[in-house]
Amino acid sequence: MNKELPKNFETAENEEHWYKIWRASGFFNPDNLDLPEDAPTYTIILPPPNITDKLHMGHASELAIQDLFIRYKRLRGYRTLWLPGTDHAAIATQTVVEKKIKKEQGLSRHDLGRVEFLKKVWEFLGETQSAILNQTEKMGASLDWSRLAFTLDDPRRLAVREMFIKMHSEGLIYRGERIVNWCPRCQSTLADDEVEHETQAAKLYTFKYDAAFPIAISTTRPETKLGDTAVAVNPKDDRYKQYIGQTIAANFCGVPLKLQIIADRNVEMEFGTGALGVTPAHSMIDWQMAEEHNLPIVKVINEDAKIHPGFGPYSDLGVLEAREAIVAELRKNNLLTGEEDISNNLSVCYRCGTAIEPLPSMQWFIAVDKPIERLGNKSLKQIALAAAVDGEIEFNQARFAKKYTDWMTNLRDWCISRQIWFGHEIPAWHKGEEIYVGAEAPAGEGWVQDSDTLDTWFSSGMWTFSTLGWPGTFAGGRKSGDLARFHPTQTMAPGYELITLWVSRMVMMSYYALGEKPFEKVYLHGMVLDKQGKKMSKSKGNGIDPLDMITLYGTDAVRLSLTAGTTAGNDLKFYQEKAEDSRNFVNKLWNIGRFIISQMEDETLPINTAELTLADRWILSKFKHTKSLVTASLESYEYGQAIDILKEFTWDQLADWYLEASKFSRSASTPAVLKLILEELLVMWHPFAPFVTETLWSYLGKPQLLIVSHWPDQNPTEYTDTEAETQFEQIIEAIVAIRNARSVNKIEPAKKLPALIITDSVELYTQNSALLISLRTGLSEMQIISSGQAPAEAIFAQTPNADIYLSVPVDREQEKTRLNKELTDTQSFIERLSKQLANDEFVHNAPPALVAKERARLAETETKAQSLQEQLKKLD
RNA sequence: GGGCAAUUAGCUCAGUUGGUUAGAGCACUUCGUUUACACCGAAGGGGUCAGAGGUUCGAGUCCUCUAUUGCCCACCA
Repeated sequence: MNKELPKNFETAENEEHWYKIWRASGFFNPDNLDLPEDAPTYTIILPPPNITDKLHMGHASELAIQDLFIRYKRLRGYRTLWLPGTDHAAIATQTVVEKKIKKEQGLSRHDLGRVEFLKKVWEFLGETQSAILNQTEKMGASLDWSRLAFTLDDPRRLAVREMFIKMHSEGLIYRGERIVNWCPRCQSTLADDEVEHETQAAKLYTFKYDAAFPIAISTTRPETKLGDTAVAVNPKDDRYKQYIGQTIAANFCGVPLKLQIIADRNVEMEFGTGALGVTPAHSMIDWQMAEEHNLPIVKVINEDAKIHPGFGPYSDLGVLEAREAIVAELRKNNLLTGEEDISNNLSVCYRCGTAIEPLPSMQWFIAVDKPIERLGNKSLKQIALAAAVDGEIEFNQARFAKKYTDWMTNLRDWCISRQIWFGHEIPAWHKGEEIYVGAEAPAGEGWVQDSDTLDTWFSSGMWTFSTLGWPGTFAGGRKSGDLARFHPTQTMAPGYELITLWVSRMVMMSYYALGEKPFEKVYLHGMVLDKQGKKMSKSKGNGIDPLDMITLYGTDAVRLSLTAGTTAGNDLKFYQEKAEDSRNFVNKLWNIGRFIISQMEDETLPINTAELTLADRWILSKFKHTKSLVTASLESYEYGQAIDILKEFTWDQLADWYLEASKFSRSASTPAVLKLILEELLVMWHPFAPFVTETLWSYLGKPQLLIVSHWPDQNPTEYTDTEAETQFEQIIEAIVAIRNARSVNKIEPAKKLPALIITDSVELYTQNSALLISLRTGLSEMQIISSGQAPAEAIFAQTPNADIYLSVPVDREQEKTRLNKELTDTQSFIERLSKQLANDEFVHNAPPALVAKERARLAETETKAQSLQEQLKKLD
């Protein structure tokens, strides 16, 4: 066969070519896989990327990991479904589009109005979504595109409505006024975990409300004190005990206050004056105190972070202006007794960085502690907690399970309404004070749909089953269609930062809707960082575009650089050199394939075990071992290790030794061995480097595509051949020893007669090794002459026609130094070993096999030391 | 403040339940283009496993403390 393959693997054209063929084959869709009815399923629902931006390296790593799981399972005969989708990411998307129209047209969303604004959002979506899908394809992801979903498309709208109505009818969704994290810029509430904390310099003011007030308080926010309805002190605090229970009127900067003095254990006596002004409407903790003590609630700050009307000169001022004005007033009246610089944690919006205002507001909530009759009177929290504690759902790292349970234990009712325009509409209608919850507006005039939208995690929480046809596939409590076949899914593989935000919600939602877990295993992966270990981000400009890397090094290389040498759940530093290394490896694999293919004959004879060479036997034995290790690693999700093992076999054993040996030492079966190993090796590399493997596979004359080929089973011609391993490895050692000790000098290349190897080390080895060495060096005959003692002239005289001499090192001193060092090391090792073996406790306590091994080793090492000493003597 | 990680060669990281003289890749030094591959091959230098204690016959591995770094949670009015 004459196959002209290019020296380097051509990435771009092969990637495009094969991805097209794969898609056309239909094999990404489990319905098209040729499998027995009862084939096990393996399902991953892709964590849907936000459509706010193109994919970054983190997404690329996520795709590489999931695709390798999927491809591996497909090769193992599973009915594999990897379901793609994108996430509307309500707040994030709205913010991006708002910024965009502000920049391009100078307009705010209010200028455009809700309808026009949403039109703009959908336009924007169209663009980014197609960019994302294109990138995903470029990564070689074998996703079933026929099932593509979006968190805000019609099927998902239906699912979300259904869920909301169901939860509401069971009393899990309720409306209530709560202090929420309000972002005055986004005009929306934020979930607790959407709030970030920034350290900032602040001033702690200490003052009295008025001259007559007996207690001084400390605060960083004097403007909120307009709404104080109590002063809290520690019940143990002797300074204030006498006042507890009293209600004292005060005139605070012209605003009349009625302040109840209450005792609360949470007040720290050491902080400030040990007394806390309670502002129920604008502090989470104060709100809780107000509930406990039945305090009145006075709202001071409005949704625009301005003071409400009715507070005299401070009305309509922004919070900062009001603060200055009040501080000035206190100072004027000599009420301000302290002003201290402290560093304070400021809550800011995770999207826009604006300072959060805690405000009371009417919101929709999901009750997480309410027992659900239908589910054995357990609450969502209890069910979700039990799933992790009982091991129903497995986490790839114990620390992630802990994080999940910790968070779940402390979970409070989940606020699911958001005051933004882009998102799932709430299926609730208002008419005056009346509220109706249902899919359509009730009959009659004047019903207006709730203007809020739902927290994006509400719809994301349903992702594992809303993508599989729920609620349509779940009639009368029974699953049908895709839902029956693919739910619960097997693996969910998001980044670990999504444990609380997303994983937790999926667990609650799935148990609630279906009474079953959403997935069996949570495989959380780390973040992709830059070389300095910093998060990649647009603003820092340290981000790397996966497409750029793919253009430079190819998809296979990018995938390998994101998966090789990584450990489950740990962060990964990515930089260009890594992709370069992987590219080099892909090219090595390409050339191994190219070499074997170039030697393939039209008809390869089957392997005849009786005629195998030593090298054949060695590589087959090694290969068997490699296969079982790789399979075991993948079964335990340790793909980084699987890659390391495969790489070592491919490069260090197959390429460096077996292929070299096969050039000069072959049997009639050697071509078959080469072919067998290449075939199976390509299958094993396929999950990690799909393109180069499929390309090479196409030259093997196989009827089917590699992606639906079969993971190599134990092959009858393979066996563990320890004898071959030992012998061949001795030869390797001998060759290395010679390389080590001698330099090769070329003399008169025209003459072709017996050559000469002068070596001490080779003496130790069998005739086999001499043969192999002679073949390897291209010499037809070889003599082994003991020791390097013979003067060069004598050797030349003995073999005047040799074309190559392997000569002893010229520098005797250097050689002596080397030998001396080795001898010292060996002797100190002997000392250690004998000391240990002289220790009775070791001999008694250590495993007998280990003791025996150590004894043998000691003997071996002593022999080695002797030989080293002899060699040194000769050099003197 | 609480929690979780990490700390191993110049760099990036492996090191499975404690048990051979702690490994790999890159980088570096030297040598080499014989027809798979220079995106290659050969050889070499380089580590008191962050530090201090402890458990053990034996510790990179287990325990305690300390230091540095990162992340998460809570948040002081």
